[in-house]
Amino acid sequence: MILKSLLMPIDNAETEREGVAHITPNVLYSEVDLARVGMTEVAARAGVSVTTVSHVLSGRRPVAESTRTRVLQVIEQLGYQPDTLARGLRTRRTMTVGLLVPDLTNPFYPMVLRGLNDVLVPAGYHAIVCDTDGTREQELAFLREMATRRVDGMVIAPFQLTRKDLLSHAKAVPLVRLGDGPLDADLGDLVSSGGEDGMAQMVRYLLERGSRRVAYIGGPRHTGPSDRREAGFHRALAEAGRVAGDDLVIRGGFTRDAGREAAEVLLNRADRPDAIACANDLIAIGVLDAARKLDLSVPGDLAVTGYDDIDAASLVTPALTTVVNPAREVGRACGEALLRRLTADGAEPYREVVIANSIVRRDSA
Amino acid sequence: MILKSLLMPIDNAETEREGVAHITPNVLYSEVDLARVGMTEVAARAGVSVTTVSHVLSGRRPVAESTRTRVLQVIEQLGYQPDTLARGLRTRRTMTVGLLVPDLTNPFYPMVLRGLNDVLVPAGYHAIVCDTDGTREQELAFLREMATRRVDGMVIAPFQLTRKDLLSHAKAVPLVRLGDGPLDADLGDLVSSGGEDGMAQMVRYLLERGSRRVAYIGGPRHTGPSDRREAGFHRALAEAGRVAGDDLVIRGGFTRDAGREAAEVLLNRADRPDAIACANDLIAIGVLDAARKLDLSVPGDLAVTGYDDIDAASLVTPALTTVVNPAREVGRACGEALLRRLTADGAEPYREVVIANSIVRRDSA
DNA sequence: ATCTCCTTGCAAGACGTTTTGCATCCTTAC
DNA sequence: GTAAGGATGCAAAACGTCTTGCAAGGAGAT
Repeated sequence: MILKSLLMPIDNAETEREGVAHITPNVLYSEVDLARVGMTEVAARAGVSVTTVSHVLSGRRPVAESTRTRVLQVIEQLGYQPDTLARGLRTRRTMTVGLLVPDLTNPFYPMVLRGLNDVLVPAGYHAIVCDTDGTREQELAFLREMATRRVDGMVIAPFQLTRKDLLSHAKAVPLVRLGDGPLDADLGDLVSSGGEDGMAQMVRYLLERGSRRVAYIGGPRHTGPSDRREAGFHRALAEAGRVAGDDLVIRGGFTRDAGREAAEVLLNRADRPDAIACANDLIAIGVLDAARKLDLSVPGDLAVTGYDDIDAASLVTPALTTVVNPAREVGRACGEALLRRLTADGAEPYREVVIANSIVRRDSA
Repeated sequence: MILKSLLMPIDNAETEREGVAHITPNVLYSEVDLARVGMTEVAARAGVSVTTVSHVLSGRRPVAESTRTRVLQVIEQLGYQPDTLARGLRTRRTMTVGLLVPDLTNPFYPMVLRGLNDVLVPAGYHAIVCDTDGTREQELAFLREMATRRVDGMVIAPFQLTRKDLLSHAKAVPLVRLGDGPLDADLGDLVSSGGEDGMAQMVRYLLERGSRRVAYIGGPRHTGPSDRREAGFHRALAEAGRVAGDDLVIRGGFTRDAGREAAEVLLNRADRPDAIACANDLIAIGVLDAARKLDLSVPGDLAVTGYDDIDAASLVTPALTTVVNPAREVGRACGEALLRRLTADGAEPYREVVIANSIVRRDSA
C-alpha cells in the first residue's frame, strides 16, 4: 500500500473554478509592507549610516545606547527584515542545510526531520529536504543542487552513493551520514542506531525463543543500512554456532511489496524457515501479507520481526515485534553533530554517534 | 502511538566514539574542487569577460558558437557552478519555496511534499519544510523566517493563522493554501480535496447503511480543515431531514489520543451513537482503541469512518472505511498552482482547485 | 562605396549586506 | 593643559552574479 501512489497512474480528476481576476485590496498599503525596505532606508530614517545599523543588529561593535534604541525603533516601525541572501553572500553562510532521504513515505524519515528541526531551527538553520527515491541519479542531482545553493551542511541517508561521490562534497561542507553506513572518517560523522547490534539482538531473541531455521530478508547490498543489519544477522547466528546458507537470505527492496515477494519465495519451499528477520518494518508487513495468503499462523508457524518501529508496526495484526529505531532522537543527534561542526572554530574530530536501540516484543514473534 | 515521542521525555542514551582528529586526505586536491571557482576565474581562463560567460549560461544574448563551446569547456573542466545566492540577490528569485505543515508525523503531509517536489524540483525549485506543531507561535515564526529568506512562494496548511496574519505575506509572495480553508481570494489560491463534499458523502453512506445516531469527532474550530468537514457532516444530516444535537459533536485534536478520549465520552453515555464519523484517520484509529476497550464490536455495535486514507487506515483491524484524500495529487496541484504564479507575467486570476475524492469501503463501516 | 543594421563583446553599475580602516569626539590621567 | 586612549560613527570595499549602455566589426542593401 505504501507504494500505491507511486506505481499507479494518478488520474487527474480536478475541478477548477476561476474567480475574479483582481480583488481590490481591502487593507491599506502601508510602509509596513513586507520585505521591501533595506538597511539604507533604515539608516536614513534613523539619521545614521548603514554601518551603524549593521552594528546594532550584529553587536560586533558597541553602539551608543541612544542611537541604538533609535535605530531599533525605526526598524520596528518600518518592519525591516534583513535579507538572508545578501547576508549569506557576504558571510558565506546560508543558514540552510540539506537533508537527503531515500523515501519520505517511510514514516521513519519524517520523524528524523522533526528531530533535526528540533535542534537546527532554534539555531537559525532550516532544512531543504529532498526525496531521492533511492536512485543514484537523483541522489547525485540533489548533491549537486545543494552545492550550488551553498548549503552550510548536509545530513544524508545515502543509498546508492559511493565513497567517491561523497568525497568532494565532504570536503566542501560538513556532512553527517545517517544510518548504518560504513565507518569512514573522510565522509563526515556517522549517526546510527547500531543496526548491527540491533539485528543481532533480535536474532538472538528468535533463537532463544526456539526458532530453528531463521531466514533474513534485507535490502540490496551496499545500500543504506543493508550491510550492517545483515552483518548483525550473521553474527548472531555464528555466535550460536550456526551458519545461514544462501538460501535463507534474500535481498530485495525496502518496501512492503518487496517483502511480500521475498517471503513468498521462502515460504513456498519445502524446508521453509520458522522465523524471518526483516531489515525494516515495511518488509515485515509484506511478509505478514504473504503468510496470511498462505494461511500460515504468525507467530505459530512463522515468527516475523521488523526493524524501526514505525507507527504501523503496532497497528498491524499481529502487532510486529521489532527493533525500536528512535527516529526523532536520531534526527536530533544528526542536528547536534552538524551544529557542532558548523559552530566549531577549528577542525572537529570525527565522531560516530550510536543511539541506543531496543527490542519491543509484540505478537509477531 | 503517534505522539509517543512527543510526549515522553526522550532519554539520551548515546554512545560516542571519537576517532582520529584529522585524516590525511587520500584524494588529490584538484582544480575540480567544489564550489570555490567563480565566473571571473572561468572568464579569465576562457579569455573572455564575465559578461560573456553569463550570456553563455543564460542565453539572454547570442554568443558566437566558437566562444560558446570554449566557455562551456572551461566550465566543465573547472567544475564551475553558479552561486544561487549571488544570482538570487541580483535577480530577486531564490528558487526556494516554503512549505508549512502542522504535523509531519501525520503521513498525509510527507506525501504532499512528494507531490510538491514532483512538479517543483524539475522546475528548479526546492522546498524548505517547517513543522509547526499546529501552534500559532510557530506558524508566525515560520512565516517571518520565510520572509527574511525571500522565498519565491509558499504552500501553507494553516491551522491557527488568521486572515490578517496571512494578508501581508500574500501580498509579498504567491501563496497557496492547502486544505479545506475558507475561500478568500486575497489569501492566494486554494487547493483542497473538497472536504465538505467528502464528509457529506461519507455521512450519507452511513445513513444509507442504516445508522440512526451518527456522531462526529472533529478538530478544534477554525483550524485547518475542521470547519468545512464539519459543515459536510451537518449538510448530509440536514438533507436527510435530521439534525445533530450538540451532544453528538465533539471537537478535540487531530490525533489518535484525542480521538480515543472523545470516543470514550460519547460511548459512555446512555444513548450512545451507533456511528462515528471522524475528521481524520488518526482520530478514527483512536475511536477504534476506545471501542476495543469498551468491548464494542466494530462495525456491529458501532460504525467508524475516517478521512485521508493514510497507510495506517488499511493496516488497523478492522480496516478503516475512509475518504481517500489523494495527498500526492494534492501536493502536485499545489506545486502547479504555485508554478503558475511564479512563471506568470502578469497577475493570474484567483483559482480554487478541488481534487476529486472518493470513499473506500473497508471493514469499519 | 556608403549607410544601416545585426552580431558580438566589454565595462561598469546594481542587488543588500558585512567588514575594515580611519576619523572624530569625549574622557581620564598625568 | 595636554596626551593617551576609549567610545562612536562613517566611507568604501568586498561577496558573485545579472543587466544595461555602448562600441567595434562585419554583412547586406542601395
